[in-house]
Parts: sequence; structure tokens; C-alpha cells
Amino acid sequence: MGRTPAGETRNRVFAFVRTRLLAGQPPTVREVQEALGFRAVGTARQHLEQLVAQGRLAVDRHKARGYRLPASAAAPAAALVPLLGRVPAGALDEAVEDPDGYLPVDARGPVDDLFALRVRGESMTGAGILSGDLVIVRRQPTAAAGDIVVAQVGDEATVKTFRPRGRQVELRPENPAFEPLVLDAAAVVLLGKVVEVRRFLP
Amino acid sequence: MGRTPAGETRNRVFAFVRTRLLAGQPPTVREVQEALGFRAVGTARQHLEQLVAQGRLAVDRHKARGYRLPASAAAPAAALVPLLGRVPAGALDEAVEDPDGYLPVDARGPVDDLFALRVRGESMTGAGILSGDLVIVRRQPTAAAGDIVVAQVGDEATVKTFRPRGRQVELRPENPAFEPLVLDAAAVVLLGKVVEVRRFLP
DNA sequence: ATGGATTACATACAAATGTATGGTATACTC
DNA sequence: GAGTATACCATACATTTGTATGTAATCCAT
Repeated sequence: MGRTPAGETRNRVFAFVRTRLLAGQPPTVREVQEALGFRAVGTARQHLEQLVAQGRLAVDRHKARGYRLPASAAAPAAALVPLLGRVPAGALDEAVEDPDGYLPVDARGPVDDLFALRVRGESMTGAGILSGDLVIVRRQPTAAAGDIVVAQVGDEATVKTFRPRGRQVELRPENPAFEPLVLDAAAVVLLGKVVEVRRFLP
Repeated sequence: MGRTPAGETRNRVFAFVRTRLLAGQPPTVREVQEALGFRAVGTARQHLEQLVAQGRLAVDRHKARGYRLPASAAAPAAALVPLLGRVPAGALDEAVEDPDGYLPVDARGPVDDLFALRVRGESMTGAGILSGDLVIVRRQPTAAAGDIVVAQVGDEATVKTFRPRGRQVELRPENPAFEPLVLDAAAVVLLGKVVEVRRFLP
């Protein structure tokens, strides 16, 4: 039996193990063997040990499924943000209890105060936010001028650009076909600030 | 030896296992035993089996560290997609080896063929893709008419709407200030199709 | 060509780990 | 009180799984 070019196979081994680890399912040596099509356990093990020697993997010795990602290249842990179907007046906490789904986000920052909403309407197309887009929102009661915010006006949650106007606030759409909304500050409840926009294409 | 109130211990077992699973480190029966302070392996196993019977856990029989969260309550496992800084001619595989970072994505579909790029330029603003946005791309050598694709023209990777034109292809910007690019099909390498757009707001 | 390095194979062994069986103690129901 | 159910213990066994050893094939530098 011979060889295969350079470290090509090793990279395939690493990719497989990495995927499994990120999925929360550490593989056994024999699963690596089978996935890569080796006929010997030892071959898989040699590659794994090489990867450990290179520092690309870490390992708990003598433990089943003991291969891990090294602490340095620690996987940027992903957290899940609840996607809310509707935003009923005030009861944001209750809405979080029964989400329509979850979006994975990078968990290197605070994530407990995040939630996601689906945008309806064309009022923000000028800011690259289309109808059907998802916005990820950080809950906060105030905002700076120019922030894109989610505000509650009456029964409805709306996404607009925030402009303070003394005792009033302007909620400005980013679409010339829509009119800015100027309201008394007391009539507007800021639910939070949009920190990310996501769109899925078919 | 006696008992402990109701299902209290069982809930502690579940909490421990769940935490470990979410951390990507499935426990062994004996690790559960030790964590809960049981003196017998069987005790831990009985609780685990009860949890399986209740549907709160699932299990791969005869596998080391085989207890999992059931598919129903399955936390939509998050996978990480590499963010590429640049797309050198042809060598996409190499670029994936050294990414600028990772983006968490929902892992319920295939994720091995995904990568992310940062968009430069205003040519797609009409489709809600602004300069600086991140696009998540599924690698594929062909596309349907109207798909937003990443194509390689010469040394440069570009994001455009794809329109086949017989032996030629049209790469159409979604911005009236830019001109469509009509090229011989052989001069264009399709890197993949844009499946998601993300924008982070400051 | 010669020897070393790398890659892969085949097989065996030891440890880790899931599984099974039987027993004891407490609580609850009838 | 008898019977049943639950929680826990003790021990043993079988499978999975990590580890070790020896060999063969290919590539590369000397």
C-alpha cells in the first residue's frame, strides 16, 4: 500500500472531526476510519495523532471519543436567539417563552438580551432591509440618533430609524414612498436596537 | 438504602446531561454516576433509561457516550461557516483552510459546502445587499436564472444576479448605476449561490 | 541504489464503557 | 400486614473503543 499526495487526507480527517465536534458529536477513531474509508484503525489514529502534534486537535487520553478542538482555536460558541412571531403590547417576556424558532448567533458577546423579528413592509428598503428579512434586536429602552430601532406604537411593532426631536421622537422610514412618523415620546416604547439583519434567499 | 423525594434526582440527572450535551461533551454513564454521587453505575443508568422512556433523552444503543437530546427538542445545532478574506483564483479549498473568522449557521441542512464572503461595492444595493455585508454562499458550479451568485471573473470574485444567455452569461448588477457584464461562459467560474445575507449594524 | 520519511494496512490487546442481574430499603396503596 | 413500586447498591459481563506492534508500499533526498 502506498501514499496519497501531501497532507490532503489529513485535512479531510480534520474537516470531518471538526464538523462532528461542532455538531456536538465527537467521533471515535473507528468512525473516522470508516468516514475516510481506511481499512485499518491505525491509519485513522495516525492522522489524528498527527493533528494533535500539530496542535490542530486536542485529546483526552484513554477516553472514548476523546478528541476535541484545542482551547486556543476554541469554537466561537454559538448561542440561539428566539425568533418571535408577533410582539404583543408589553409582554415581550411572554413572547420569548413561545418562539417561532431560533437563530444561531455568535456568543462571544452578551446574547441574553437579543431576540429576532421578521420585518413586514417596504418602509426600510433604503437601508437594505426588505420585507421578509429577519432583524436581530438588542433590548434596550433608549437609542442614539440614527440607530435603527424596533419601536412599539400602539399595538404594532415597527422598524424605523430613530431621531429624537425634543419631547417628540421621529420614526423615519428609509423609503421616500413612506412618511416619517412624529410622535410624542410617551406614545412610543422602544423595544430595542437592530444589531443585525439577515435575509435567506431561496 | 432508601429513596429520595419524587423525581428530584432524575431532574438533576437530566440537567447534568443536558448541560454536557449542549457543551458538546456527551457524558458516560459512569460520569453521570460520579457527578450525582451514586455508588453504583446501575443507578445512573436507571435514571438515564427513565429519561429516555419519558422522551426527555434519546440514545444510541451500545455506543460510548450515546445519550443525546431527542430530535424533537433538538437544539438546532449550530455549525460554523468559514469567512474568507479573499478568493484566490481557483484555490477555494486552500482559502477555506485559513479563514478570517466563522459565522454560526443553522446546521439542520447541509453545511459542508458553505462559505462566507464580505461584499465590496454598491453594485447590488437594489437587491438589499450593501457594501460591507456578508453573504453566505453554497458552493455549486451552476445556477438558475435569477439566482444571486458569486462568480469569478479573472482574478476577482463578484456578486451578481445570474442570467444565462446561450453561450454567454450575463452578470447583472442590481443598481442602475452599474452596467451588466456579458461574458463568454468559459470566462466565468461560478463559485456558488448566495443563500443568505447578513449585515451587522454598529 | 539506498535509506529515511510518510502513508497505509492487518492484527492484537487493554482500558473504557454500556448492559444485565440480583439484592436491600423506604414509601405508598389496599 | 401484604403487596407493589421506586430508588439505590453491588457485582459481573460483553461490547465498544483507544492503544500498540509489526509490515508493506510509495515518495524523496543523498
